[in-house]
Amino acid sequence: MKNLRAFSKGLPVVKPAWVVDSLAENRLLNCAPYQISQNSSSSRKQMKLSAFFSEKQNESRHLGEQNNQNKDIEFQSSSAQEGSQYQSGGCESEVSLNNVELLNDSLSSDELKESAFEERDNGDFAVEEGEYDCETACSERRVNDMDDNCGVAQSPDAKSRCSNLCSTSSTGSHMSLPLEKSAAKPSSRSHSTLTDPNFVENYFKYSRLHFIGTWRNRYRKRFSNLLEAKSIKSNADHSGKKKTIIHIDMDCFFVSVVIRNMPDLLDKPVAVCHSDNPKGTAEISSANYPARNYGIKAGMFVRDAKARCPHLMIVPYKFDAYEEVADQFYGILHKHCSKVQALSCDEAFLDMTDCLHDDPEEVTQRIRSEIFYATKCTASAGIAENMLLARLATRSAKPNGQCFIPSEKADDYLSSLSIKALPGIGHTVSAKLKSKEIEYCGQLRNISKDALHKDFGKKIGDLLWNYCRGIDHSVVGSVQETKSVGAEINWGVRFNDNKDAEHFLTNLCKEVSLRLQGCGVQGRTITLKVKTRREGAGEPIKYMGCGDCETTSRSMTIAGATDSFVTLQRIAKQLFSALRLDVKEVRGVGLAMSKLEHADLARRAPQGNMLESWLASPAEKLTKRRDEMLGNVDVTGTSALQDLRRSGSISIGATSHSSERNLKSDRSTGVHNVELPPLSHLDLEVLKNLPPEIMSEMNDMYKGELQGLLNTVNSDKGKGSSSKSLSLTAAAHNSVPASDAKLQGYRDHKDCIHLEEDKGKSDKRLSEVIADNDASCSRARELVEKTKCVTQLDWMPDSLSQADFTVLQELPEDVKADLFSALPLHRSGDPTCSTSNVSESKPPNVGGAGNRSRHDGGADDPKDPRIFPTPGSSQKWIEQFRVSSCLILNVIAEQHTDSSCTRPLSSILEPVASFLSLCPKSGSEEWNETLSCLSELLRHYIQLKVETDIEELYKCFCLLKRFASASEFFLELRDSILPFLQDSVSQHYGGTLHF
DNA sequence: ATCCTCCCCTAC
DNA sequence: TAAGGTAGGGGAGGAT
Repeated sequence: MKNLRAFSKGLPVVKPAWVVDSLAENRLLNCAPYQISQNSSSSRKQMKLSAFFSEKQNESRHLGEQNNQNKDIEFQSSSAQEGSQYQSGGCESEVSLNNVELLNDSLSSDELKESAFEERDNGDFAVEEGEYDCETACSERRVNDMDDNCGVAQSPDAKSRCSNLCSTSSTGSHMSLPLEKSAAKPSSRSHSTLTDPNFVENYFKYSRLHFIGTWRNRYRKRFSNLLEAKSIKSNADHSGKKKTIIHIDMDCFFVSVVIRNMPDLLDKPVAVCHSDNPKGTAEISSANYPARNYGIKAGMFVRDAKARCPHLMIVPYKFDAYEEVADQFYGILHKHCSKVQALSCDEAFLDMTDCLHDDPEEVTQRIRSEIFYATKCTASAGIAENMLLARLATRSAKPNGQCFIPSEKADDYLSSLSIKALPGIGHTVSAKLKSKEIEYCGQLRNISKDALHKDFGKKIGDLLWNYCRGIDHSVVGSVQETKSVGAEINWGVRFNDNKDAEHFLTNLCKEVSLRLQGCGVQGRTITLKVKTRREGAGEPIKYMGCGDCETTSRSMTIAGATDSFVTLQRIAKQLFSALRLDVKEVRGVGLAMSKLEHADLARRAPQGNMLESWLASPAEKLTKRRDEMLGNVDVTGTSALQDLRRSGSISIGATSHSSERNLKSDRSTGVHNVELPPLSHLDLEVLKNLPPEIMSEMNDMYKGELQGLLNTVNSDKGKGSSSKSLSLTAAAHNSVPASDAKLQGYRDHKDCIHLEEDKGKSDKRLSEVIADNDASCSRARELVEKTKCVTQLDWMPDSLSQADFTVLQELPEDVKADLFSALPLHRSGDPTCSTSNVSESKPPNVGGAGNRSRHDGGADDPKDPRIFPTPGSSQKWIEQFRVSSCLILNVIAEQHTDSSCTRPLSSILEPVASFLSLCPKSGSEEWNETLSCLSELLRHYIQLKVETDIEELYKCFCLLKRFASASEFFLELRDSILPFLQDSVSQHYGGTLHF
């Protein structure tokens, strides 16, 4: 309030609604009712300030329910402040430009903040009502929004129409709106896990770091064809030749983009931040150069920034706009160069060696002006012979400049350069060097390679040694495959009890599962990372921050790759328990998946002849793609192509098209480089069933050839469908409607299951299980049914005993879980399913001699229901362990999951070492149950192996011994079972084992 | 020697 | 109040 008054220079300070209302009525209203009260601490403060953007609330609240229009509205809203400026400057408004500027400068920050909420609240709507809620989908939703909005954005007329619409439709009702709003959406004010049940979901929508961190994925999908083409070339590339590398970087990207259409702000200090509270700890994300002159830097708290520059203008993030400008940016770069390596949304390397026809500096100049022309944002560039020097040159060039460093000048340039300026050298390494009195590259050159190796290790030592000499052999543009996918939150995380933690973990698992599916990958290693308050650390300075924390992590590697939410959740819980934390001290949680495999491969990898041969049918590849397409067609019912685009696994470069063409289509239609299958691979039956608008969309993609083909075939009907109907059949039964990915995190696996008809017979059959739990995705199913393909929904077996276990155990465990819950385990007398129902977790009965293996089932009284199967035979005990309430049993089960039946117990037990903390406590109920379960398992294992594989038993007991030293529980287990082992050994060999 | 887990560091 | 993420690289240290 002080600032406002100071800057009003005697003019009355009014609420922005005065301006808007005056505009709406086209006359100057009495400002008295709009005057801001002196008492700023009143609880009504927010209401008054937010009235500035009330026309947005008005619009979006009313239209928010109408899902389709929502995005447009959002866009209109976000351009409202630009619009109103244009209007006041350009139209015959009675408000002078000066006054508006004044308002903008001095008043708007809080309102802008409000505006950020409003826009995002709209976003919430879209997400809640939309069909996707995964992060990737969210990110893509942004992209889609942008695509959708492009038409508007590119048409100034339309834009000003929007602005006009916005302001004229706001008719004086703002005063009550903020209250309404807060009543309608109280969660928008929730900043912690304690107050917002949807915290995880909401968090990522507003996180700048999340935006930065996930941008590359979005870019990868969008430009995948160019990237692939390029990577082939770059592999062929060899060194030796002198290269020309350009490094190009937009200037203060986040802020420039937001104010790119507000020329009045160019010379004023502006920064991007979530909040304008001058006492707040919101972080400045990006500050323009006028602001930097006040010493304002990214990462600073807004209160410190305001302290340095009280009239600093704060503008909110505009993530959609960042995508849009980044697209324009990369469009231009790809036009000039085939070797582009994206570092981030605003920064890239170009290897111009092969595509250079002119003077590099001129080309650079041209690229920069094109960028400015297209985006109204400036970029700086560095030119050099390698990536390191080009990057350093850019630093010298900023802002809005370019710099060429010839190699002969590199030494001079570097010798006075701070070590910290080298890429890859952060504060830790530079501090370490500084402690040795080394601050500049020149000084670093005096250190021998060996010394650097000793202090920093081989790799970093080499890097330091090379970089301080300007040496860099890295190559532009190698696209590497994703190695891990994860999600983490270290802000707003507060738990009161285990339930809070579990809820949060669950949502995080959902998030990760959806991201995995979005990337089309599955993983085997799950890593949970938890930040806890460091001993003695107080409440963080930063509001809702994590403060000074300790980080701990636990990982578990399972046998079969998964992207299933259910699996993730179960394992995450185990990992969390294994960390043995006080949940009240938790300040941040992250979950990541690594050891990734392509989802397609992961599903097919298991052997199983039948499955494989079936999958390898000629139509199979096409089928797979078509699946995605079919499944997705109906999710939205709007555009098959949009959905096709969402599925990362099928984006392969459309190499036949020129790059420019692709870029164009990217921007205008949002088709993201999905490879078109050859015309001959298209399934006519399916095509014929497509809704006309999709048909026409596809026809366009095939440049009209599709319609021609259809016509030909229609005139040709009597001849039968040849290979095409074959592929349709395959397509049909492999296709499970992808349906609502949001609810059904594990849709991918419900494809097809092999089941053994009967134990006695060797003939196996295909059966198909269609997860028909989603009525909304009927269209693909309709297609399936219409085609009346041979294998349909029957042949579901009566019980699991009919299943071929070699196949069953290779299934993703969520499918298995479904089967187990859907089917009785066994028919009477079936030896392979002799334990009780999986849902009961009682300890097994003590039995006699165990099955030797599943193949000699008849030999050892297979009808004996008391037999506890060993790992070598049926996998029932695994299921039992999995559903057990004993954590350590869960862990053991996890290790066995999806593994082949030949995996020895020792290898299953081995990783348990990391989870000994999960062992039951002495005297607990769990203790006895777990003990009896494990001893039984071991007993049977001993019986099974003592004759054939004494070494394996030895291994197991070595492990037990190891565990026993760290766990009371295993000590007792070992002590109780060791005599049995030695007895058995002595019976067979006349001696005992020595450990 | 090689792999794995649990970190830390770095960049955007 | 405010949204401190994401992913790769690498080192230490232990197991095999």
